[in-house]
Amino acid sequence: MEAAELIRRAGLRVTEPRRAVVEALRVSPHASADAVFQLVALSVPQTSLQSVYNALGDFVDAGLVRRIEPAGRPGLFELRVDDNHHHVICTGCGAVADIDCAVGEAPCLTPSDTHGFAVHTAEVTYWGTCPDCAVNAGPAAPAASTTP
Amino acid sequence: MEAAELIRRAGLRVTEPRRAVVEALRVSPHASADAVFQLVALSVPQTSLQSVYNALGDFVDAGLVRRIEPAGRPGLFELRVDDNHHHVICTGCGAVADIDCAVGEAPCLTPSDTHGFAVHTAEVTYWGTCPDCAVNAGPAAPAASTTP
DNA sequence: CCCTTGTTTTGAGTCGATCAAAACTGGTCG
DNA sequence: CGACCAGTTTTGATCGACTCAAAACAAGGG
Repeated sequence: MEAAELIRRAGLRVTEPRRAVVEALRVSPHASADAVFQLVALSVPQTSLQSVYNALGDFVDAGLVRRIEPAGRPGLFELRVDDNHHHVICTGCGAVADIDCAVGEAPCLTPSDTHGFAVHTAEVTYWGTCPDCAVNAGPAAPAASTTP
Repeated sequence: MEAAELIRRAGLRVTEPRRAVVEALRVSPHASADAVFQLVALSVPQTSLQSVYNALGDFVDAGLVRRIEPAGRPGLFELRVDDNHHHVICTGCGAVADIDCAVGEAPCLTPSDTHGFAVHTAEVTYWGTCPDCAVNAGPAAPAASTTP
Protein backbone atom coordinates (compact mmCIF):
# COMPACT_ATOMS: atom_id res chain seq x y z
CA MET A 1 0.00 0.00 0.00
CA GLU A 2 1.03 3.57 -0.59
CA ALA A 3 2.74 5.11 2.40
CA ALA A 4 0.43 8.11 2.17
CA GLU A 5 -2.56 5.81 2.21
CA LEU A 6 -1.32 4.01 5.32
CA ILE A 7 -0.77 7.28 7.14
CA ARG A 8 -4.14 8.68 6.10
CA ARG A 9 -5.97 5.57 7.23
CA ALA A 10 -4.33 5.90 10.61
CA GLY A 11 -6.08 9.25 10.93
CA LEU A 12 -2.91 11.28 10.55
CA ARG A 13 -2.00 14.03 8.13
CA VAL A 14 0.22 13.05 5.25
CA THR A 15 3.49 14.93 5.29
CA GLU A 16 6.84 14.46 3.64
CA PRO A 17 8.70 13.51 6.82
CA ARG A 18 6.08 10.93 7.74
CA ARG A 19 6.05 9.41 4.30
CA ALA A 20 9.83 9.22 4.41
CA VAL A 21 9.71 7.51 7.80
CA VAL A 22 7.38 4.83 6.45
CA GLU A 23 9.63 4.31 3.46
CA ALA A 24 12.67 4.07 5.73
CA LEU A 25 11.01 1.32 7.73
CA ARG A 26 10.30 -0.54 4.50
CA VAL A 27 13.96 -0.34 3.56
CA SER A 28 15.12 -1.26 7.06
CA PRO A 29 12.42 -3.24 8.86
CA HIS A 30 14.03 -3.08 12.32
CA ALA A 31 15.49 0.39 12.53
CA SER A 32 16.30 2.59 15.49
CA ALA A 33 15.05 6.16 15.55
CA ASP A 34 18.50 7.32 14.57
CA ALA A 35 18.76 4.79 11.76
CA VAL A 36 15.40 5.97 10.44
CA PHE A 37 16.66 9.52 10.68
CA GLN A 38 19.71 8.65 8.59
CA LEU A 39 17.56 7.03 5.92
CA VAL A 40 15.02 9.83 5.93
CA ALA A 41 17.80 12.34 5.48
CA LEU A 42 18.56 10.80 2.08
CA SER A 43 15.20 11.74 0.61
CA VAL A 44 14.05 14.61 2.85
CA PRO A 45 17.28 16.15 4.13
CA GLN A 46 15.76 19.02 6.12
CA THR A 47 13.89 16.65 8.41
CA SER A 48 14.93 16.91 12.04
CA LEU A 49 15.59 14.00 14.35
CA GLN A 50 12.82 15.30 16.55
CA SER A 51 10.34 14.96 13.69
CA VAL A 52 11.39 11.37 13.25
CA TYR A 53 10.72 10.76 16.92
CA ASN A 54 7.38 12.54 16.58
CA ALA A 55 6.38 10.54 13.54
CA LEU A 56 7.43 7.23 15.06
CA GLY A 57 5.66 8.06 18.29
CA ASP A 58 2.48 9.02 16.45
CA PHE A 59 2.66 5.87 14.35
CA VAL A 60 3.05 3.70 17.42
CA ASP A 61 0.08 5.42 19.05
CA ALA A 62 -1.93 4.91 15.88
CA GLY A 63 -1.03 1.23 15.74
CA LEU A 64 0.82 1.64 12.47
CA VAL A 65 4.22 0.84 13.88
CA ARG A 66 5.41 -1.40 16.66
CA ARG A 67 8.23 -0.55 18.96
CA ILE A 68 10.59 -3.13 20.40
CA GLU A 69 13.20 -2.46 23.03
CA PRO A 70 16.08 -4.93 23.20
CA ALA A 71 17.78 -4.78 26.57
CA GLY A 72 20.70 -2.38 26.54
CA ARG A 73 20.04 -1.15 23.04
CA PRO A 74 18.10 1.74 21.56
CA GLY A 75 14.49 1.01 20.68
CA LEU A 76 13.67 -0.37 17.26
CA PHE A 77 10.64 0.22 15.09
CA GLU A 78 8.91 -2.05 12.62
CA LEU A 79 5.88 -1.90 10.35
CA ARG A 80 4.71 -5.45 11.05
CA VAL A 81 1.88 -5.02 13.49
CA ASP A 82 -0.87 -7.28 12.18
CA ASP A 83 0.61 -10.60 13.23
CA ASN A 84 2.10 -11.93 16.38
CA HIS A 85 5.79 -12.44 16.11
CA HIS A 86 8.95 -12.19 18.16
CA HIS A 87 12.61 -11.48 17.44
CA VAL A 88 16.09 -12.95 17.39
CA ILE A 89 18.72 -10.40 18.19
CA CYS A 90 22.41 -10.86 17.54
CA THR A 91 24.43 -10.21 20.68
CA GLY A 92 27.34 -9.23 18.47
CA CYS A 93 26.04 -6.67 16.02
CA GLY A 94 22.44 -6.16 17.07
CA ALA A 95 20.98 -7.53 13.86
CA VAL A 96 17.34 -8.51 14.20
CA ALA A 97 15.23 -11.13 12.46
CA ASP A 98 11.56 -11.99 12.89
CA ILE A 99 10.39 -15.20 14.50
CA ASP A 100 6.81 -16.24 13.94
CA CYS A 101 5.17 -17.41 17.12
CA ALA A 102 1.59 -17.57 18.24
CA VAL A 103 1.25 -15.98 21.65
CA GLY A 104 -0.89 -17.95 24.07
CA GLU A 105 -0.66 -21.22 22.20
CA ALA A 106 2.65 -22.40 23.49
CA PRO A 107 2.63 -23.92 26.98
CA CYS A 108 5.41 -21.67 28.17
CA LEU A 109 3.43 -18.58 27.39
CA THR A 110 0.59 -19.39 29.73
CA PRO A 111 2.41 -19.63 33.04
CA SER A 112 0.76 -21.61 35.82
CA ASP A 113 1.53 -19.31 38.72
CA THR A 114 1.13 -15.65 37.83
CA HIS A 115 1.19 -14.47 41.47
CA GLY A 116 -2.16 -12.76 41.04
CA PHE A 117 -1.12 -10.79 37.98
CA ALA A 118 -3.58 -10.53 35.10
CA VAL A 119 -1.27 -11.24 32.19
CA HIS A 120 -2.02 -9.32 29.00
CA THR A 121 0.88 -10.13 26.75
CA ALA A 122 3.88 -12.40 26.59
CA GLU A 123 6.98 -11.05 24.96
CA VAL A 124 9.72 -13.37 23.74
CA THR A 125 13.19 -12.29 22.73
CA TYR A 126 15.79 -14.72 21.49
CA TRP A 127 19.44 -13.82 21.81
CA GLY A 128 21.99 -15.42 19.56
CA THR A 129 24.66 -14.93 16.95
CA CYS A 130 23.84 -13.96 13.40
CA PRO A 131 25.55 -15.70 10.45
CA ASP A 132 27.89 -12.77 9.82
CA CYS A 133 29.09 -12.56 13.40
CA ALA A 134 29.46 -16.34 13.59
CA VAL A 135 31.89 -16.18 10.68
CA ASN A 136 33.82 -13.21 12.05
CA ALA A 137 34.10 -14.61 15.56
CA GLY A 138 35.11 -18.08 14.39
CA PRO A 139 32.99 -21.25 14.62
CA ALA A 140 34.21 -22.45 18.03
CA ALA A 141 37.25 -20.66 19.38
CA PRO A 142 36.85 -17.01 20.35
CA ALA A 143 40.60 -16.62 20.02
CA ALA A 144 42.23 -14.93 17.07
CA SER A 145 42.85 -16.94 13.91
CA THR A 146 43.11 -14.77 10.81
CA THR A 147 43.58 -11.62 12.86
CA PRO A 148 46.44 -12.37 15.28
CA MET B 1 24.55 -17.68 53.09
CA GLU B 2 26.38 -14.72 54.55
CA ALA B 3 26.56 -11.80 52.17
CA ALA B 4 30.30 -11.54 52.81
CA GLU B 5 30.72 -15.20 51.96
CA LEU B 6 28.83 -14.79 48.68
CA ILE B 7 30.97 -11.84 47.69
CA ARG B 8 34.22 -13.53 48.65
CA ARG B 9 33.34 -16.65 46.69
CA ALA B 10 32.73 -14.50 43.65
CA GLY B 11 36.37 -13.47 43.88
CA LEU B 12 35.61 -9.94 45.03
CA ARG B 13 36.71 -8.00 48.05
CA VAL B 14 34.25 -7.74 50.86
CA THR B 15 33.37 -4.13 51.58
CA GLU B 16 30.57 -2.41 53.44
CA PRO B 17 28.89 -1.00 50.32
CA ARG B 18 28.92 -4.38 48.60
CA ARG B 19 27.55 -6.17 51.60
CA ALA B 20 24.81 -3.56 51.85
CA VAL B 21 23.97 -4.01 48.18
CA VAL B 22 23.51 -7.75 48.65
CA GLU B 23 21.33 -7.15 51.69
CA ALA B 24 19.27 -4.62 49.75
CA LEU B 25 18.61 -7.17 47.03
CA ARG B 26 17.49 -9.63 49.70
CA VAL B 27 15.02 -7.08 51.02
CA SER B 28 13.86 -6.07 47.55
CA PRO B 29 14.47 -8.90 45.08
CA HIS B 30 13.77 -6.86 41.93
CA ALA B 31 15.27 -3.48 42.64
CA SER B 32 16.56 -0.77 40.33
CA ALA B 33 20.00 0.70 40.93
CA ASP B 34 18.38 3.71 42.50
CA ALA B 35 16.12 1.60 44.71
CA VAL B 36 19.16 -0.34 45.87
CA PHE B 37 20.88 2.95 46.57
CA GLN B 38 17.96 4.09 48.73
CA LEU B 39 18.06 0.87 50.72
CA VAL B 40 21.83 0.89 51.05
CA ALA B 41 21.67 4.46 52.35
CA LEU B 42 19.75 3.21 55.38
CA SER B 43 22.61 1.10 56.66
CA VAL B 44 25.67 2.65 54.98
CA PRO B 45 24.66 6.29 54.43
CA GLN B 46 27.91 7.54 52.96
CA THR B 47 27.70 5.14 50.02
CA SER B 48 27.48 6.87 46.65
CA LEU B 49 25.13 5.95 43.85
CA GLN B 50 28.16 5.31 41.70
CA SER B 51 29.39 2.68 44.15
CA VAL B 52 26.05 0.96 43.92
CA TYR B 53 26.39 0.90 40.14
CA ASN B 54 29.93 -0.40 40.52
CA ALA B 55 28.92 -3.12 42.92
CA LEU B 56 25.96 -4.20 40.84
CA GLY B 57 28.06 -4.21 37.70
CA ASP B 58 30.78 -6.25 39.35
CA PHE B 59 28.22 -8.68 40.73
CA VAL B 60 26.66 -9.13 37.32
CA ASP B 61 30.09 -9.77 35.80
CA ALA B 62 30.82 -12.28 38.57
CA GLY B 63 27.53 -14.08 37.98
CA LEU B 64 26.27 -13.22 41.43
CA VAL B 65 23.48 -10.97 40.24
CA ARG B 66 21.30 -10.95 37.18
CA ARG B 67 20.16 -7.83 35.42
CA ILE B 68 16.81 -7.53 33.72
CA GLU B 69 15.73 -4.60 31.58
CA PRO B 70 12.01 -4.15 31.19
CA ALA B 71 11.22 -2.07 28.11
CA GLY B 72 10.94 1.60 28.94
CA ARG B 73 11.97 1.15 32.56
CA PRO B 74 15.25 1.33 34.41
CA GLY B 75 17.13 -1.92 34.75
CA LEU B 76 16.41 -4.21 37.70
CA PHE B 77 18.72 -6.50 39.60
CA GLU B 78 18.05 -9.80 41.33
CA LEU B 79 20.05 -12.38 43.24
CA ARG B 80 18.37 -15.39 41.68
CA VAL B 81 20.83 -16.60 39.10
CA ASP B 82 21.00 -20.35 39.61
CA ASP B 83 17.68 -21.25 38.03
CA ASN B 84 15.99 -20.31 34.83
CA HIS B 85 13.04 -18.08 35.36
CA HIS B 86 11.22 -15.20 33.77
CA HIS B 87 9.15 -12.25 35.00
CA VAL B 88 5.70 -10.73 35.05
CA ILE B 89 5.79 -6.97 35.12
CA CYS B 90 2.87 -4.76 36.01
CA THR B 91 2.22 -2.19 33.30
CA GLY B 92 0.75 0.07 35.95
CA CYS B 93 3.26 0.28 38.76
CA GLY B 94 6.19 -1.76 37.48
CA ALA B 95 5.92 -4.42 40.16
CA VAL B 96 7.75 -7.61 39.25
CA ALA B 97 7.17 -11.25 40.17
CA ASP B 98 9.09 -14.35 39.19
CA ILE B 99 7.73 -16.96 36.83
CA ASP B 100 9.39 -20.33 36.80
CA CYS B 101 9.98 -21.58 33.30
CA ALA B 102 12.45 -24.00 31.83
CA VAL B 103 14.05 -22.48 28.79
CA GLY B 104 14.31 -24.83 25.87
CA GLU B 105 11.66 -27.23 27.07
CA ALA B 106 8.64 -25.37 25.85
CA PRO B 107 7.93 -25.64 22.13
CA CYS B 108 7.70 -21.90 21.69
CA LEU B 109 11.22 -21.40 22.94
CA THR B 110 12.86 -23.47 20.24
CA PRO B 111 11.78 -21.61 17.12
CA SER B 112 11.79 -23.53 13.84
CA ASP B 113 13.16 -20.84 11.58
CA THR B 114 15.98 -18.90 13.18
CA HIS B 115 17.15 -17.29 9.93
CA GLY B 116 20.63 -18.68 10.44
CA PHE B 117 21.01 -17.29 13.93
CA ALA B 118 22.61 -19.50 16.57
CA VAL B 119 20.22 -18.92 19.44
CA HIS B 120 21.80 -18.88 22.90
CA THR B 121 18.99 -17.81 25.16
CA ALA B 122 15.27 -17.17 25.10
CA GLU B 123 13.98 -14.38 27.24
CA VAL B 124 10.31 -14.19 28.17
CA THR B 125 8.62 -11.20 29.73
CA TYR B 126 4.97 -11.20 30.68
CA TRP B 127 3.16 -7.90 30.92
CA GLY B 128 0.05 -7.61 33.01
CA THR B 129 -1.66 -5.94 35.93
CA CYS B 130 -0.72 -6.69 39.51
CA PRO B 131 -3.40 -7.27 42.17
CA ASP B 132 -2.96 -3.79 43.65
CA CYS B 133 -3.31 -1.98 40.33
CA ALA B 134 -6.27 -4.17 39.36
CA VAL B 135 -8.09 -2.94 42.47
CA ASN B 136 -7.14 0.69 41.98
CA ALA B 137 -8.03 0.78 38.29
CA GLY B 138 -11.36 -0.99 38.77
CA PRO B 139 -12.20 -4.55 37.67
CA ALA B 140 -13.59 -3.73 34.19
CA ALA B 141 -14.28 -0.06 33.49
CA PRO B 142 -11.23 2.19 33.23
CA ALA B 143 -13.58 5.16 33.82
CA ALA B 144 -13.78 6.92 37.17
CA SER B 145 -16.01 5.44 39.84
CA THR B 146 -14.96 6.47 43.31
CA THR B 147 -12.80 9.27 41.98
CA PRO B 148 -14.98 11.32 39.62
C1' DC C 1 -8.23 31.00 -0.94
C1' DC C 2 -8.34 31.23 3.95
C1' DC C 3 -8.42 29.44 8.39
C1' DT C 4 -7.94 25.98 11.89
C1' DT C 5 -5.63 22.48 13.78
C1' DG C 6 -2.20 19.27 13.53
C1' DT C 7 3.12 19.07 12.42
C1' DT C 8 7.63 20.44 12.29
C1' DT C 9 11.40 22.82 14.05
C1' DT C 10 14.58 24.65 17.35
C1' DG C 11 16.55 24.38 21.62
C1' DA C 12 16.64 23.12 26.18
C1' DG C 13 16.25 19.56 29.53
C1' DT C 14 15.57 14.82 31.66
C1' DC C 15 16.82 10.22 33.06
C1' DG C 16 19.54 6.26 33.50
C1' DA C 17 23.86 4.96 33.08
C1' DT C 18 28.93 5.25 32.10
C1' DC C 19 33.74 7.17 32.18
C1' DA C 20 37.88 8.99 34.48
C1' DA C 21 40.97 10.37 37.93
C1' DA C 22 42.03 11.01 42.57
C1' DA C 23 41.45 9.41 47.33
C1' DC C 24 41.01 5.49 49.93
C1' DT C 25 41.14 0.61 52.03
C1' DG C 26 40.96 -4.66 52.27
C1' DG C 27 43.85 -8.18 53.08
C1' DT C 28 48.22 -10.27 52.05
C1' DC C 29 53.10 -10.30 52.98
C1' DG C 30 57.41 -9.07 55.14
C1' DC D 1 52.06 -5.51 63.58
C1' DG D 2 52.74 -2.28 60.00
C1' DA D 3 53.49 -1.26 55.11
C1' DC D 4 52.21 -1.92 50.63
C1' DC D 5 49.46 -2.50 46.33
C1' DA D 6 45.79 -3.78 43.64
C1' DG D 7 41.08 -3.50 43.95
C1' DT D 8 37.24 0.00 45.54
C1' DT D 9 35.01 4.12 46.42
C1' DT D 10 34.24 8.78 45.62
C1' DT D 11 33.66 12.97 43.09
C1' DG D 12 32.40 15.16 39.14
C1' DA D 13 32.02 15.24 34.30
C1' DT D 14 29.94 13.15 30.31
C1' DC D 15 27.04 10.36 27.37
C1' DG D 16 23.09 8.48 24.58
C1' DA D 17 18.34 8.02 24.01
C1' DC D 18 14.56 10.30 24.56
C1' DT D 19 11.09 13.92 26.07
C1' DC D 20 9.21 18.60 26.76
C1' DA D 21 7.85 23.26 25.18
C1' DA D 22 7.09 27.18 22.38
C1' DA D 23 7.20 29.29 18.06
C1' DA D 24 7.06 28.79 13.00
C1' DC D 25 4.75 26.36 9.56
C1' DA D 26 1.64 23.66 6.34
C1' DA D 27 -2.30 20.06 5.29
C1' DG D 28 -6.66 19.96 3.80
C1' DG D 29 -11.68 21.05 4.95
C1' DG D 30 -14.86 24.91 4.28
